[in-house]
Parts: sequence; structure tokens; C-alpha cells
Amino acid sequence: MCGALRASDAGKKAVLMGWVNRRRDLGNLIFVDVRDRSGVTQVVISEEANTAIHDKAELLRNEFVIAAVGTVKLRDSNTINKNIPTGEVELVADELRILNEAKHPPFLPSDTALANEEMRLKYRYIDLRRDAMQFNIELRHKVALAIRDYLASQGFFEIETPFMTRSTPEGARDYLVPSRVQPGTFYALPQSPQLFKQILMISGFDKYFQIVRCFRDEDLRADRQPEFTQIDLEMSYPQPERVWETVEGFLTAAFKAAGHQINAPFPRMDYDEAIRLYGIDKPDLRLPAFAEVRDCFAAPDLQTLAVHPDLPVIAIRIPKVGELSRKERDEIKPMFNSKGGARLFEDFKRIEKNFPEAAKKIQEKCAAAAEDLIVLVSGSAQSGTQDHPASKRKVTPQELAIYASAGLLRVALGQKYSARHGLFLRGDFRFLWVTNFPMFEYDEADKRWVAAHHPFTSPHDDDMDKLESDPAMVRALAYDVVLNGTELGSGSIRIHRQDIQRKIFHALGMTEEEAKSRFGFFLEALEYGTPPHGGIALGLDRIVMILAGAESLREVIPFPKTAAAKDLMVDAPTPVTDAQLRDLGIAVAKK
RNA sequence: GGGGGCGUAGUUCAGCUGGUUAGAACGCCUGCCUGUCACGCAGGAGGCCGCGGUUUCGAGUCCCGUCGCUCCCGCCA
Repeated sequence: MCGALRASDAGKKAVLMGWVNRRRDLGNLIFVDVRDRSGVTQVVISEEANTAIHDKAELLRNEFVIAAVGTVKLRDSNTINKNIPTGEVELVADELRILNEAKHPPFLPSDTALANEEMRLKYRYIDLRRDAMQFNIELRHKVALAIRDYLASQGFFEIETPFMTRSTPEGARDYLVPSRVQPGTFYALPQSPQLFKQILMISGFDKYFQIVRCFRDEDLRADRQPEFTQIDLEMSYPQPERVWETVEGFLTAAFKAAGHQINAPFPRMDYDEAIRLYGIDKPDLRLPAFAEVRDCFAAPDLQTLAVHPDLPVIAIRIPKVGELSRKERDEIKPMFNSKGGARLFEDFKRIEKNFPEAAKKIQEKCAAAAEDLIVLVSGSAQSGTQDHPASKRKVTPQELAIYASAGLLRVALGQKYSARHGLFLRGDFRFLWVTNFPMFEYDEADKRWVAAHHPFTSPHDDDMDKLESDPAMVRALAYDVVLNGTELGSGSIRIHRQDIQRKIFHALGMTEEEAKSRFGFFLEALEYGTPPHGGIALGLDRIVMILAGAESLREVIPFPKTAAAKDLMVDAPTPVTDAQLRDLGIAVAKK
């Protein structure tokens, strides 16, 4: 391998096969860097030693595939290259074969400036030759392998489930696959193997896992691809803690495989607390939490500021930002996405000037240093009281809107000033379990309750009686595992009793008939002796992305899709022939 | 569905207030060069300024539309 030779190999015969990474032609002396996935080694060809090989070496161009046979030679001390692992040796070629020529690639794997996304995706095979991509794909392999090993060692079976399955209108949009044999009917690609893994529990495979592709036809983001890979697992008879231990175990193994030590168990936090402290259900613990500073103001101050006296006033603190110019301060306002009438005070200097006492108390409450940035988010005086169905919750919908607005701004500011506070430096992995999610969320558009996690999640034992009387107050036995502000995975203890499952469907506004037609097979399965069970699924791509220090999932997926869900290399999706459509009994509507 | 950014040589980019022949670096081609390693030196080729329209004496530059890439909001049980 091109990256394997070391000083101890000096004198040995060796064959190097790989790509021409770079050629340095000094006339009668030619150096060729040969590259494969393991690294790069310098091959030397001199006119003096072998004219025929030298002539051939003059023909070499970037990305030619070659084989070089020769002797490993220790380099003279003044020609050692300390920048590469093989820098102490070189291969003196006595045979050189061009295995394949290459057209001039649109960009070179050895280029220092990265080509744009379109180029990289269209010529993905060239992009993947780059060191960074080779590293990421290898990392992904090691992480997946460590997880498999760990779960197998804990008695889990990896069991496959169908890709061609049944469409369910709940949740994300399905990718559909038309049936030829049953014209007019469709399979759906799974959004997750949720029901299959639950049925595996009913089938007696009490510890299941799968590293499995899932499909969701929704709009993309940097951390969302239409097909992605989940580490999916399910177990029978678990307390949530058993699931958490299992996840902590395989994540510890995965991070170790990537060269990082992490500490388990992870801290835990109630959903309500996460919202109150961070304004989001996936808090990034690397940045300071909010401070509630309403009590720092005197009542008349709040009135002067047109701040709602009964809603939270939140101080966001970002450390070590330093003095902001007028221009920089003006950049903060557009970053604020106000929900439910939330208001932003981005100029803390003005608070200091007009309300010096309050400002002082706020700084104390935030434990703010002089260099820290503080902005305030509050409700506006106009925010009226609402008769929202969830208004009895610990965090009311009005409060939630303010917390959420502040939460998004906190993350945005943290990113904008990351170079200044330095808290996002690699290697700081702050895991967290978020628990006790509300069971239902109110869909304002449809005026109905929808499952916050999914409709097979078990309600909290203590809240069973509120399922019908007060759905807003029902907590779910659901949990998310969060890392540095990214939701890595989500799971729950499931419903194993058919009567409760029926109640949930009822609370979701589903009639008996609807439930039966959508999930009849599952309701029936529940009746044949279902053990209590629960599980979780984690995004493998996201884990590897964080470990790779990448900004986008595309960096850790060999063949990803664009933001418009296209594959630029194979040019998919495409129209199909009329004959294919006829076979399937499908007509495409003309626009 | 909505909002922001980008689109100029093979690639990455610069191109000011609209002005005459559109630049740089890397890559590519030719020649020279025996210790380079982002080799060096000399020379050269290479442009539908994404596409279509508009304003103007004149458009890479202004305006409208459109396409592509990207980030965010909505959406993602």
C-alpha cells in the first residue's frame, strides 16, 4: 500500500499501485507521488539509472493509474519530508507500468481549494479520492463496525426488515413504489422500520437491531437527506434506563473507534427544563443556558419597555464576544425569528444606560464577564392571553414561543461568534438525554392533537387517566439523545396493550375504522401476547458527521443528493418511458 | 411554499460608480532543469461572464424572468 512504507522497510523490494497524485519533473530526475487510500509515497525515476523507465515517466499525468516496482530506499537526511508519514523513504523504480490513462479531471484530488458542490457531486468518484473523503468514509465504516460489534456482544440480533412496505399517512411523506402485479397500488419505502421492529418483539426476538436505510420525502437540510441510515434497536421488557445504557454503550464504543473517549451515563433533563433553560428540545450544552431576568426589572421598567409583565424575560449570554461595532450589532436583529410576538433587545448598552440597576442585576444573574454578549428576549405587552388547549402546561404555548425564539437566536449567535468564544472546538462532546416529552402536540391548522413522537409511544403510567380528559397534560415515555445541539436519536417505550393503543388513536381523532384500515394488522398482532417493549433509533450519518467535524451530511455519505433531492452523478430522478408507465397503470399528469 | 447567498477560463476567485482589448492563482500544453516534495524557470493555449429578456450610445456590472448549487424558515409522527 502507498501509505505503508517506513524506514524499517529500507532495502526491500516493493510494488506500489495507485494514482499519480503529483509529478515533479526535474529533467533527468522525475519524482512521482503515488496515491491510494492509505496514503502517498514518492517514487524516484532517474534518466541515469534507467532511460526506458524515465521516458515512460515523462508520459505520466495526474490521475493516471500506475504500478511501480522497485527498491525501498532510505532518503538522505536532507531530503526527508516530515509532512508525510512515508517521508523517510522513497521507491527507486526499476519497472513502471501505466495501468490506465486518465482524462484531465475537472478538479484534482490533491487540489487545496475545494471545488463547488455541483462539481463534487457530478464527479463524485474524483471527489471521493480526496484524503478528507477517504478519511470520512473509513471513519463511517469503523463507527458502524464498532456499533455492530457492541450490540452483537450484548445479545442483539441484526435482523432485516422490508424496504417495500405499506404506506402510512401519519408522519413524513412516503416515497412510493408502484406495483406492476397489482396495478394502481403502491408500496412505500419505510420512514423507519417502526412497526416491523415492534412485531419482531411480538415474534420473540427480544433484542433486535439493524443499521438500516430509511426514506423520507421531505425538504432537505444540511443535516437531512431523503435517504439516511439509522441505528435502529428494540428490546423487550426494558425500563427506559436499559435502552439508555445500551445506547451509551454503543456510542462509547463508536467514539472510541474514532479515537475519542466519552463519559457515560449521559446527563438527563426534562423536556420542560430544556425549553426553559435553552428554548429547544435539543440543547447545545456547550453554550451557557438562559437566565430568567424578569425580576431584575422594576414593574414600571417593564411597562416603559412595553414588555409583558407575566411572560418570561430571557437573557442570552454568549461568552467572550467582546465589543460589537454598530454594524455588528445591527446584524443581530435579522437573526431573530420572532414567534408569538417575542421581542428582542439586542443593544444591552441601552439597557445599561436607561436601567442601570436592572442591567447590573442581569449581569450578576448571568454571571457575565465584561467581554460577554448579552441580549434579552421578552414577550411584548400586546401578547394577549390565549385559550390554547395546551395553556395549562408547565410551559404555556405563549411562553414556549418566547423560549423558542430565544433558543434559535442563542444557537445562531453561538455559531456566528464561535471563533471568539472557542467553545465549539473539536473534541468536546456534550451528550444529553431529554425525557418526559409531552405525548401530544396541537396542530393549529387541523385543530387536532397529533402524536409528538409517534402514535405507538406509551403514555407515562401516571398520566393514563388524562388520555381522554386532558390530553395536553399527558407525558410520553419518550426520550431523545442529543449531542452538541444535534438530535442524534429518538425513542420510546411502546404501547403493548391493544386497549391503550385504541385510546391513543381515539385521542388523535382517528375513528375505529380508520385505525383498523391503517394499522389493523398491528392492532391484531398486539392481541396475541405482546411483551412490554421499547427502543430507539439514532442517525448514523449525523454521528459520523459530528465525529468528522463536518458541516453537512454530504461529507459522510458517499453518494448524497442535492438540496433538491437530485443525484447529480447518475442524474436521478428521471422521467420513465410510456411503456414502463403503461405496465404500472400510471399516467403522469401534465402541468 | 417563503427568505438569504452564490453562478466570470478546466478549477478557485477578483472585476469599484455601466465605458473601449475581461484579469490572477492553480491546472493544462511546449521547452529547459539530477534531490524535488504546493519543485523551479521561460513561453503558450484557454471565456456563450449560467440562460432568456429589458434599460442604455454602451451591460460581466442596472432591472425582470428563469435554471443550477447552497443555507435557513415552513415541513421532517
